[in-house]
Amino acid sequence: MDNSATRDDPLSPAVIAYNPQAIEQKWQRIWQQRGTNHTDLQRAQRPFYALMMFPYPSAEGLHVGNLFAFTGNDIYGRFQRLMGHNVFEPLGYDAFGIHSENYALKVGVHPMDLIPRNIANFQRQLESAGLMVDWRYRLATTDPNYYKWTQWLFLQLFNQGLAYRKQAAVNWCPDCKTVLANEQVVGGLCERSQTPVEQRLLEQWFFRISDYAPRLLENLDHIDWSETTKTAQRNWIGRSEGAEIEFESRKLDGGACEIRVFTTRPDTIYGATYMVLAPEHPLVQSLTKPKQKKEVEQYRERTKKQDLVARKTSTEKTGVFTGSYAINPATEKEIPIWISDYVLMEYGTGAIMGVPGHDQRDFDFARKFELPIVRVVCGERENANTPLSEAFEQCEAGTLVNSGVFDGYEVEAAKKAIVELLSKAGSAKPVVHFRLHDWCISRQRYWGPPIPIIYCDDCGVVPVPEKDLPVVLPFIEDFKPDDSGVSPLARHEEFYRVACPKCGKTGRRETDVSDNFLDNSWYFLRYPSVGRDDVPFDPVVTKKWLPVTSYIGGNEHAVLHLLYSRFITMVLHDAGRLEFEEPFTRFRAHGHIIREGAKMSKTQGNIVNPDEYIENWGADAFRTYLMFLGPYEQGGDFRDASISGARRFLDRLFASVQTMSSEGSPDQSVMRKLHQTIRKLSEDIPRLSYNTAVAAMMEYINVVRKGERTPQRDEVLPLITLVAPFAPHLAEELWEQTGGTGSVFDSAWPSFDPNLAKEDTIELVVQVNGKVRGRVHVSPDITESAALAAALGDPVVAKFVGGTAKKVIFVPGRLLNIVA
RNA sequence: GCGGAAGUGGCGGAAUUGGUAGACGCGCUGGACUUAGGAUCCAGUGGAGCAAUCCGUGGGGGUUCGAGUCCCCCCUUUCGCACCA
Repeated sequence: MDNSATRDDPLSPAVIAYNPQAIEQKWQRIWQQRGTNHTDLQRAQRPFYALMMFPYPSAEGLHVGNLFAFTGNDIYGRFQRLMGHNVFEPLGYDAFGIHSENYALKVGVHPMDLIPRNIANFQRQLESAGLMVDWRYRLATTDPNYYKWTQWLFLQLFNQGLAYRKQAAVNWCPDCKTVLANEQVVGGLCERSQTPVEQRLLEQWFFRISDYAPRLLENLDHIDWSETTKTAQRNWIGRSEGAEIEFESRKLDGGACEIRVFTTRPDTIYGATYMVLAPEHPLVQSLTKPKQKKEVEQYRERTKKQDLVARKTSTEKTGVFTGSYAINPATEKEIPIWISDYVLMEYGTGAIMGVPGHDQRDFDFARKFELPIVRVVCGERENANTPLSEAFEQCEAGTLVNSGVFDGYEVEAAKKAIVELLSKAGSAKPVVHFRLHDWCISRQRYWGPPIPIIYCDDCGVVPVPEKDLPVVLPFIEDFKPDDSGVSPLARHEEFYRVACPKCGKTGRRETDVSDNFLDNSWYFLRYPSVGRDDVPFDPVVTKKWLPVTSYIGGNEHAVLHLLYSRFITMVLHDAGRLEFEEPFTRFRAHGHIIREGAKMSKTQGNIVNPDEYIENWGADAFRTYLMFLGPYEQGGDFRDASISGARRFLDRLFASVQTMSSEGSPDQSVMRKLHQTIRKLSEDIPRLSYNTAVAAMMEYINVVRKGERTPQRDEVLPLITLVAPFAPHLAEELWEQTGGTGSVFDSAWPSFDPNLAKEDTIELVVQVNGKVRGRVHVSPDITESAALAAALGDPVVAKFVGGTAKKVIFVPGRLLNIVA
C-alpha cells in the first residue's frame, strides 16, 4: 500500500508520499523520549481520569474488539486533553481467572509462564496502536504487589462482617472430577467431556452484596451511565414489592408451625388452592407424612443431583405431595402442601402459595397434578365464572371475584387491603425482595489470589494479619483441579500448614482462591497509586483523581463487574476510606464489532488480528477506520474493503499539507465549512459519535480540495488538530512540518466562531401539500411573506398551488409548506 | 417466557427537538493522466420512466400541513437473563 503514484512524478501534486509506518515509529519513539503521554498526577490542575476496561491477556493476542474499545476511549481522552484537561489514561492487565487457567491447561503451559508471555505480546501490540497511555502506571492483577491489596480488600469485608461462609452448590463434573464454572456448563453438560453436570455442596465465602441492593438500585438514578447498562443493573437487582404471608400448618409431631410465603400478588390469595415448598426447604422433613416419605425423599435426591442448568431450562413441571395441609388464612380452607423444583430456595422464603388462576407456572403445575383452579380476578370482558384456559395474569383494570368481602375491589386496592387485614391478625406483612444474590467469591481453582484466612482448631476462622500479606500464590506443577473437589492448593501441605496468627498452634490456610471479579472490582482505585507498596491507594492522589471521570467498556460487564465495583466502592466509603460512593461518574458502553455480518470466532476463522492491518495501512488509518465503521455505542461491521476509505482520507490530508499555499487568502466559503466542521466535531466527540465526526472531516477535506484547487494554509492547519485524536501520529508529524512547537496535544482545540459558520444564503425547501416541489435560495433571515413570494415565483410551485394557498407553514431557515 | 437493542440503496452507515431521506465511505459506471493501473484526479450513482412525474426507510393501520422519527397492531434479526412467586 505505498503511494507509488507520487513516487517519481514531478507533476504530481503530492511530492512527498505519506509513509505511515515511518511516521508512526518516529512519533512513538518521540513520545516515549519526551514523556508526552505522562500525566503529572500531583501537579495536575484539571484532572480527567479517562478509564477503559482493561483486557484479559489471552494467548491469541489483542483482539480487534479490544482495539475498537481502547481507541474510542483514547479519542475521548485526547480530545479532553486538547480541551485543556490533565488526562490520565492508564491501562493494565486482568490476568487472573479461569480463562487463563483453562487455556494453560489446554496447551500444557503453566500460567506463571504463559501470562507474562501474553502480557509482553499485548504490550507490543498496544504500543503499536498509538494510545495515549501512561505506561508508568501499568498494573497486572497477578502481580503480588497488586493482589496483596485484593487480599487486603477481602479482609476489610471480613472485618466489617460482610464476608461469611455458607454451604453452596457448585457445578461438578463426575467425569472430569472437577468443579466447573457456569461458563463451562453448556446445556447441562460439561463443556469438555459432555457428561451431565451435578451439584455438589461446598463451604464457600460470600460477600453480603444483597445488603446493598436498595442503595445499588437507588443510586442508579443519579449517575450518568448508558441507559442500557442501568436497565440491565435494575433488572439484575430485581426489586419486587409484595408481602410475606403466613400459612398455618401442623407438623408430624402435632406441633403447630407457620409456613411463610412471598408473593407480589396478595390480592389473589383467595385463589391459592395449594402450596409449594422448595425441595430443600427446612420444613419439608417435618411435614412429610410416612406414606409420602419415600416419594418425597426420592424427589429431593433427584433434584439435588440434577445440575443447576438442566433444572432451569426444563419447563415441564414435576413435584410430589407431602401429605400435609396448610390453612389459607383468607379462605380458612385446607390446601395441600407440595414440593417442587420450580420453587427456588434462594428466592423469597423458598415457599409459595399456588394461585393457578393467575400465574402460568402455577397453572401448569395445577393442570398436571389436577389441583383446583379458581378465578379470583377478571378484566372487563370476564366474569366470576369465565373459564380459564391459561393463567389470567393481567392486573390493569382487574377486579376481584370469588374473594369474599373483597369482591369488586380493584387489584391494586385489594393488594393493600388484604395485606392490611391479614397483618392485623399478625399473619402478613409488606416486604420488598431483591433477586440479587450474595456474591460467592470462592473458587476451587489455582489461578487466583489465595483467600487470606487461616482455620485454627482453637481460634476458629482467623484472618491473616495485614502485615503478613500477600499470601503468595505458590508455583505448583499440578495446578489441575482433581477429584478431591477442593482447590489444587489443598494438595500442598507446605502451602496450607501454617501457624495460627492468634495462638501459634498449627492451623490450616484457606486453599480456595478468590473470584476474578474481585481482582477487577477495584483496579481503578489502584492505577494512580501504582508503585505505592504501603497503601492500596494513596488518600491524597485518590481524592484528586477519583471517582473516575469517564469510563468506557463493554456492556457484557453491565451486571457483574460494574455492579461489584459499585458495591466495593460503597463498602470502602462506609469504612471511611473513600469520600465518594459511586466509582464511575460517567459510563458509556461501546458496541461490538462483527465481521462481514458474522460474529468473529476462532471456529469460523474470521478473527481479525490488528497486527497485519496496522502493518499494511498504518495505525492511524486503522484507528480512523474502526471509528468510522459504525456508531461507537452500537458497534459495526468490519470489512477489509472499507479500510481504504479511511486511508485515502489521511492521504489527502497529508497531500493537502504538502501542497498548501500560504500566499493567497483563504476562501470564505471554505472557512465557513471549516467552522461548521469544528462545531460538528466539538459536538460529536463528547457524545462518542465518532463515525459522523470522521465523516465531517472527510467532507471538509473534499471541500478544501474541490476541483483540484490549491488549499490555503489557514484552511488546512486547524484540521491537523481536529484529526489528532483519531490519527495522533500523522497529526504530530504535520504539526511539526507546519512549524508547530512541542506536541500537538499540548496545543488547543480550535475554537468555533458562530459568525464565520453562518451561511449567507440558504436553500429553502418549498413543499406543496407536504411534497417537495421546489427550492429557493434566500437569506436565512427571510420573512414568511417574502419566502412565499419567492416560492410562488417558481413556475413548478405555482403550478401545483393552482389558485390560492389555504394555509402556509413556514419553518424559518428550513422549509415552506403551502397547503393548497 | 421476561428484558434490552435494532430493521433505511449493491454494502457499512447519515438524518441532535416531527421539516430536503440516503451525508460520509466502500463498491460500481464513465472519463483524465499513464508503458501499465489494483495509484491519483474529475464526473455520475435509491428504483421506474424519453420526459413531466411517480414510487420508495420490515408489514398493516393511525395522528399531522408534513412521519425513518410519534401512537396502535404484527413480522424479523440480535444480545442478555432465564421457573425470581
